[in-house]
Amino acid sequence: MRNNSFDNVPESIVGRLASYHRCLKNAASTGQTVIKSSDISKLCGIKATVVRKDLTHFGEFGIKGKGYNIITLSSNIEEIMGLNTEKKVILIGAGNLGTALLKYPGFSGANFKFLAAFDIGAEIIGTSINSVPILHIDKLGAFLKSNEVQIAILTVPSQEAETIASQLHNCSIKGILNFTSAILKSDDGKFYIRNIDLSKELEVISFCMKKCLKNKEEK
Amino acid sequence: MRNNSFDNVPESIVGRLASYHRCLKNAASTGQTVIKSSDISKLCGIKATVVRKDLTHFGEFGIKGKGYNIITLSSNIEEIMGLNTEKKVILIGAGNLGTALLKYPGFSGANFKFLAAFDIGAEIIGTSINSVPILHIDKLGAFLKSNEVQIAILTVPSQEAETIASQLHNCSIKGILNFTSAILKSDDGKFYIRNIDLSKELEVISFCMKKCLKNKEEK
DNA sequence: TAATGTATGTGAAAGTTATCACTTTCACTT
DNA sequence: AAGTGAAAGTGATAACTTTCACATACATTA
Repeated sequence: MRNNSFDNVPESIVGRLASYHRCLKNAASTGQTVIKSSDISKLCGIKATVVRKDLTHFGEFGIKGKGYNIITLSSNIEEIMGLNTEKKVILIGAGNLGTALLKYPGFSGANFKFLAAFDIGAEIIGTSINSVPILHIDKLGAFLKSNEVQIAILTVPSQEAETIASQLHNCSIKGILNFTSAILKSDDGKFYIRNIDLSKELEVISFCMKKCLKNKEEK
Repeated sequence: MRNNSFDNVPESIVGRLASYHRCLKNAASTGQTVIKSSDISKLCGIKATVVRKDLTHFGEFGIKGKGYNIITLSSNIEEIMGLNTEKKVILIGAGNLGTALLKYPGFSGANFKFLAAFDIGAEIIGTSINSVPILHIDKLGAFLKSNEVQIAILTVPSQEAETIASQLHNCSIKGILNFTSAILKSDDGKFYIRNIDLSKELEVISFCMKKCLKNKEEK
């Protein structure tokens, strides 16, 4: 019943898989060996039936009446998500957000290797953040030629996003994580682009708060 | 046909409304007065039929054969999302991510007013970032008593998220934007919590890249 | 003022995703 | 070794979202 192709996996499931993965890593670090879908549910804030449905989409990883072996499930998820091979990452724009991401504890645990960060600020070129060297943006092209980078993270000012993105063609980069508010489009479909708009979150919370309060009044 | 209650609005629509809003703000700043759904589509990367369907959920804002009046549509979206009244915001944890958010250009444009940021770092207490004063976390309780804060943004280390969140009860706060990898739950339903996990994004992109490449090979 | 082009709005259908009740299987107990 | 409890897996159903084809109405032009 195991599905080895993983075609047509909805993004909703993928996002949750990432949550399960972190949750399993945390559980593993406490010495726990088995975990129930109801435990994952509590830890991730996702219903247990959804957890099970998601996992059965890829295979049968559990032991009925007992739960899931944490190590086994974790490595299965890693395989599914492509986390079992190291991904080489660069970051472009070492401002506050960029620096925050370089220091983010979650990244190192998931087989992502930051090779370098790029910026234009003379005072930081040559230094390093969390052992990742900061290079001048002028060196980007040459760096991409001599290194097999798979992912680029964009944390430059929005108005520069397009220009920088155009420099990422014709190299080994397959994915772009765009934290600028510019919407980048993968015109030729050569890479996968993920746009993340942080300021959107505040607007969404504004609406949801309004809704929450209204619903409460009605009750 | 106008729906004034806005109950049961799917979150998918809310997220897109925020995108439309930014897009309209940008368009307005160029002096443009009318915009078509196909224009919004290009700018936001969302299909024109979806744009129209989303908007009709709340009313009829367009002029057939012409498009949408930017000012009118923008203020309608602001009303729908609760952006027409100023929201008072505090930020807890003025590290790199916190600083990045305080400096984020998108926030100020959407009627969010940062009153203060809180931290424990002696060297930054008393200073300010982007005109937002940094106070010691010890002052949080008193501050919340004397200020009508609606939203708290959490950018503290994950292990401290729970502790800090527990201090936000019994005050005017209605929404929490949680950037730590801890999953906070609104146990009593008193506020709306939005968990944002940045490291999840890298894992998701890892899977999607894998899928993209596979699909390409098949073609 | 009538005709025409254009873009919105609408309702049904298709496609996704989540839910629920139920079955299956394993491990543990006695 | 049989029985019991507990949790995974399953398939049908329901709920939600997106898509599509088409109807509608506005504005502009002749």
